[in-house]
Amino acid sequence: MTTPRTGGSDPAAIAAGSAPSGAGGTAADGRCPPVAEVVVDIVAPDVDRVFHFLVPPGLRDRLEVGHRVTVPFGPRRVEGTVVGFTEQPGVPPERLRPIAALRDPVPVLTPALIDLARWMEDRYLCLFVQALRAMLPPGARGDRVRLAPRRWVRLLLDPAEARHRAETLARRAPRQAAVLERLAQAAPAAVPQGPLLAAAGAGPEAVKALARKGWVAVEEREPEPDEPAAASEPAARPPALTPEQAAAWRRLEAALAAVLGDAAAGDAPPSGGGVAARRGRGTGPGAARGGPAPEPAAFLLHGVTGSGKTEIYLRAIAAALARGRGAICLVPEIALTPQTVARFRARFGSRVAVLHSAMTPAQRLATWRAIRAGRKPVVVGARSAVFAPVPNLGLIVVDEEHETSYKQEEAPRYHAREVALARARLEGAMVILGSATPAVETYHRALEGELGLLELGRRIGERPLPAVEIVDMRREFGLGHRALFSRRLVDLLRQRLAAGEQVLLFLNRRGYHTVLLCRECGFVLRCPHCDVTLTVHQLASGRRVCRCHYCDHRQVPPALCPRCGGVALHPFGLGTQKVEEAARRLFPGARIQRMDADVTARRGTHEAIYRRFAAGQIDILIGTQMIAKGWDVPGVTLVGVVSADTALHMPDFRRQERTFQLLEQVAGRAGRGPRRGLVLIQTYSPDHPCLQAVARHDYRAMYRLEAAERRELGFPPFGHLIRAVVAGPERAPVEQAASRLAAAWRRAVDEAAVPGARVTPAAPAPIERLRGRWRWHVLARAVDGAALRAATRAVMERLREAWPRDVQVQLDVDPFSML
DNA sequence: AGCACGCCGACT
DNA sequence: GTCGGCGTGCTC
Repeated sequence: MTTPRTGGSDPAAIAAGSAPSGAGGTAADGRCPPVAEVVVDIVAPDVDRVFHFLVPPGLRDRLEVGHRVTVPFGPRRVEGTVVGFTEQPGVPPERLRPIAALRDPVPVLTPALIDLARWMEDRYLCLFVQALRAMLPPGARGDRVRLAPRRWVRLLLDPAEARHRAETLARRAPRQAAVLERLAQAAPAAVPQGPLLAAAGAGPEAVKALARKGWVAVEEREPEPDEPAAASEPAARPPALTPEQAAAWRRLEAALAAVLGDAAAGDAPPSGGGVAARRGRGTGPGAARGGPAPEPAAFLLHGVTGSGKTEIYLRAIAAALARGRGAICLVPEIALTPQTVARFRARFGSRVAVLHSAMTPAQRLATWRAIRAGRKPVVVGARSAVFAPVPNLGLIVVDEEHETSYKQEEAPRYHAREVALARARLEGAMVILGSATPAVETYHRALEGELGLLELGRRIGERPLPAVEIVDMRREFGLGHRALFSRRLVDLLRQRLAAGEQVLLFLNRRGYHTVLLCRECGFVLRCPHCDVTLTVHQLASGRRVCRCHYCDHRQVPPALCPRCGGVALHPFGLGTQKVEEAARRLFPGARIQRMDADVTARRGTHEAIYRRFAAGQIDILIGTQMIAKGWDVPGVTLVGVVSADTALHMPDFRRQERTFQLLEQVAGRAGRGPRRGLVLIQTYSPDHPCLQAVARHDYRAMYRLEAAERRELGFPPFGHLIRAVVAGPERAPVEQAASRLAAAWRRAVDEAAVPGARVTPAAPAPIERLRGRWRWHVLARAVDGAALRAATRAVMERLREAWPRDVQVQLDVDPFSML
C-alpha cells in the first residue's frame, strides 16, 4: 500500500523535518531553488512519491510549498502539489522537465499541512497523495470550478435618476433599461452580475455599455460564502461562569498562556511562516510526562449535557485570537445547524468561516482561500475542517469527540480527533476534546495523564439529569403482554398526552430487523449482492418493498417462501413504521410524526419536522439516531426507548460504550424545560450492568466495564487494531489472496517480535458481498501500534509483487466498522 | 492511474 | 493482411 520515498515514513523523520531540503517555502530573497518536488495527483503506489520539476523563470519568485501545479508526466499532463524544493534532485538534470502551469495564485495548503500529510501516511498506512487529497477543498482539484472571481454590478447614479434614464433608454436599448431598473431597486447595494442578467433578460454587453457610460461599476469579488451580514457584530459580554466552569477555565487559561505565550507579549509568529519556525515550540500532549511539566497541551473536557462546555470553547478561542492565533472548532456534521453557527458568529462576527457539506465547490474554495489568507481566523466545520489551512493555528476544539462521524470510512481512513492532536503537536497548538460521554480511548488517555482532565458534573442552573426507569420486557411477555409498548409505557404516554406534554419514542435504526421471515422454515430474504437481510418498507400506496441498506437493491416481496413454498412469509421485527402504527392504534387522537432516513430523504424535511415539534405541533415523535442529537425542546418530558437490546447486542467491541452514549444522548432530550424528564427503557436484559450505569448516569461505571473487558481482549485503548479487507470480483482469488495475506502478516509480526501481536485467519467479511465484489478480511492486533504498522507496511510491500490482478487490499488502522 | 509498446486471434 | 485483446513497464 505504501512505498518508501524520499523523506521516508519513519515517524521520527517528521519531528526532525522531512522536507528534503528543509525549504519551507519561497526563500527570503523571494526566489526559490530551481527544482520543485511535486507529488502528482495519481492514486497508485507506484507513483506515490516525489517527482522533480524545473521551476520556470516566470515562477521563480512566486512558487511556494503548498501550491498546486500542472506538470508534464510521461505522455500526459497531470495535476500535483509542490511539497518542497531542492538543489540536487536524485535524477540526472537532462531528465528534468519544467512545471507547465501554476493552478492557483495562492498556495492552497500550508507547509504545516504537508507535514501533517506525511504523518497521516505513516499513521494510517495510506498513500501520501491520499492524505494530501483529503486536505484539498473539493473544487481545488480538476478545472471544473470557475476560478475567476465573480462579477458584481453597482449603480453609480441616484436610484431616481437611474429610473428616469431607464425610461428614456427603454425604446432604443430595452435590455440596458431593464438592467438599470433592477439596479435601482437594489440600490445602494451591488448585485451579482449573473442573476442580474438572468432577471433582466440581458447579456453581458448591456452591463458593458452601461459601464462605458459611467452609470454603473463592475466589481470583481471572490464568491462570498453565505454570511448573514446582520449577525456580524460581536456580542457585548459573555455569560458568567458557574464555579465548576470557572475552575476548568482557570486551568485552561494557564495552559493556553504556557503553550501559546502571553497575550500581551504579541509574540505570535508571522502569519504564513514556515512550520520549521514553530516546530518544537509546542508542548505535545505527551510532553507532560517528563519532569515537572506544567499542564499538557491537550485537554479532555468531560461535561454532562447542559453543563456549559460551549462557553469554555468560546473563551478558549477568544484567548487564542487575543494571541494572534487562529482556531478550528470541529463539530459533528449533524450539529452544524444554524443555531451552532449563530452562536459562533455572535461571539466572533465575520472572523468565523463555516465549512458546510452543503456548500457548492465554488463557495468552499472561496472560504478556503479566505481562511488561507488569514481573513477567517475562526473555522467551524465537520470532520474535514481539521485540515482548514488556518495560518498560525493556536487551538483545535473537537466537540462531541466520541462521535463516530469523525472517523472517515474511505481512504484515508483517518480519525479527525487523532489528526487534530497530531496537527496541534506539529504546529504548537492546543487541543480541547469535549464530550458528555467520552470515547473510552479518550478517557483512558486522560486517566493516564496524557490529556488534562476537566470535569463538569453539574448542569447550569442545577437542573437535575432525567430519571431513568428500566422495564423488564421478559416479564411483560411472560404475563402475556406481547405488544411493542409495555403497560408502563402506555400509561406514561397517556398521562403525558393528557397533560399536553411531548414525547420522543426512540428506536435504534430505521427498519432495523424488519426482515421477511418464513415462520414455517425460518428462511430470511437476503440481498443478492450484499449478503445482508433485506428490510421491508411500506410504501405510501400500501404496497411493500424489500430494500438493501447497503446497495439499495429493491425487490417486491415474494408471495410464497422461496425455500419451502409455504405461505408464512411475513415481515418480522421492529421498525419505526411498526412503532408508528402501534402508536396510532393506541392513540388515534394524538399528533404523531415519524422521522427516519426514509422520511427525511427529501431535503428540508428534517428542519421542517424540528420546527413543528419545537412549536408543539407534534405530540409523539418517533425516530432513530437523528432525533437523539442536539434537539432542545423544553416541552419533552418523556423519552421512551422502545428497545435497548439491538444496541446492546451489536457484534462490536464498543457496544457498551455505544449503548451508553446513545442512551445518554436520548436521555438528554428529556426535561430540557422546567419539569424533570423521565426516560423509560424497554429491554429483555434489564440487569445488564451497562443499562444500570445508564440508569445512574454513571459514566465511570461504564468506563470500568468496558476497560476491564477490553484489557482482557487486547482491544483499544489497551491494544491497536488494523483491519485489512481483500476485495475482488471473483470469490476464489479473493479468498486465496486473503489467506496469503494472513499468513504473511502473521510471519511478519512474529519475525519482528511485535509485542502482543495476534493475526486472525482470513475470513469472509460480515458483509461478504458488497456492490458486486467479494470481500474477505483479516484483523491484526498488537499492544504496540507503531510496531504493528511497521510490520504491516513491510508485508504490503512484499506482497505487492505477485499479487493477483483485480484483487485489492484496503487497510483500516483503528477501524470502527467491521462490516 | 493512464498510456505506450508489444505480441497473438478473427474480421472488413 | 490488419484491428484489437490486455500483459508489462514507466512516468521527474
